[in-house]
Amino acid sequence: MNSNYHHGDLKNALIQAGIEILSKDGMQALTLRNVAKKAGVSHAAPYAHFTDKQALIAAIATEGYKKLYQQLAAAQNSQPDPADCLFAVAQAYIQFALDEPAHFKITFAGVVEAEQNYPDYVEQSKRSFALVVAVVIDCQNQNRVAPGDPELIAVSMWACIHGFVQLWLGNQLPGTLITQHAVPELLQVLLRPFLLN
Amino acid sequence: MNSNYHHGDLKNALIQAGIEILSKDGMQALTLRNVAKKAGVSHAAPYAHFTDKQALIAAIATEGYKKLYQQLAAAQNSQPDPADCLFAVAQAYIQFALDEPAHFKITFAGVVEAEQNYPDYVEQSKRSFALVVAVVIDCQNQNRVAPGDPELIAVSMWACIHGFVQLWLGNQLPGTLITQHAVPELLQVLLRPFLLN
DNA sequence: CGCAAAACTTTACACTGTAAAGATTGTAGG
DNA sequence: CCTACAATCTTTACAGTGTAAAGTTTTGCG
Repeated sequence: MNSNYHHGDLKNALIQAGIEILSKDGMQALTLRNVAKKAGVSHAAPYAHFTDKQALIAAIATEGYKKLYQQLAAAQNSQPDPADCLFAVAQAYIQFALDEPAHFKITFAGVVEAEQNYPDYVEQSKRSFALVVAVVIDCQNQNRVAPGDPELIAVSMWACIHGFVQLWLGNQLPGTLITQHAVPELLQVLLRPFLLN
Repeated sequence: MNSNYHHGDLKNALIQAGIEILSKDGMQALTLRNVAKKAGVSHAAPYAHFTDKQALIAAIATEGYKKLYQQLAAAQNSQPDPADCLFAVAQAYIQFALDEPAHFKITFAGVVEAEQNYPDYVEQSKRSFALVVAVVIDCQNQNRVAPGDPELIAVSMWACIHGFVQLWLGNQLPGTLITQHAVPELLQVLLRPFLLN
């Protein structure tokens, strides 16, 4: 009775181990052997559940998108007014990125050739985007956002927030910006161009 | 007389070799040994000019920022009207990212702890940002952009364009977007919220 | 119960970054 | 001029990485 075999739910254990490694020690520590060790299995065990490292990364990224969607959805439901809703969703997006920078980075940059090989990932991506589109449409219905293709507007907003976070995480923003302005204030600046009134 | 020694300008040759590898085979091919081989030296030779791989990457990223600045400056000088200028600069930014995606990615995501260790990189970063700020100020002087802290507005615009490119390169944009709209048209959508009239 | 498939371990290998020591060359001081 | 020295490059070596292959244990189905 060697309990080393048949872990039970190793696949999810590996994903979770990877997420913890990202959270604690960052991207450079996300190695297959590290993940396996953290899950308590031999270094080749992951290959029973993932064809290669990319597949594990894709699973971790998919999980990241799921978490992100939950945060966005919670923010969306927290505000009845569409414009407030937009701000809350944007703030949740930024918060996720700042709370788990490594996981966030891998969620958006870790998956290559997503379309062909990782449909689950693509699905989560579309779900989050659809949420933003819905918020934009709500805003348009209340005349808080100019009319026009809501998908195009949602992409613009997403790009604006995403780019801001990306520059922030990459230390590309002028140092004075972050120190002198709070996040909600920066959000005002970022989103004001898209709002009417 | 063994000419294997004292290459002449190996440091720049390595940087150039790295850039070519990025352009031809992408990020996963950017290995120290590959770079050394392409430059025609042994795999440990780079350590005479770079303390580690990160230092070489930082040099490549700095070079990327220099190229980007040149493209932006050329675009800036090509248009007398400030608003046209803004579009041209944004388009140059996108063009650089699409022409050399791997080099672009490494320019913005490859350097960690830039402030402390890579002052050249930080300098190039600030120079490009200053250019955008100047364009914004020009636009404000002609009432094409709303008044307000030009640095904040420039960051917003940069974030918008940068985020868009980042999402594009990461295949995060709805597939129909890219196929149905040309780049200049997308730029219109992205920048219109920042423009008056 | 038996046996095939699934899950895991062990072993092995090529490739990576990097350290250390040796070989070669340019160069400054006698 | 030549001789030490410093800079540059090569060779050798090693630990860590992803991954393939073969062996071992367990599960579940006929």
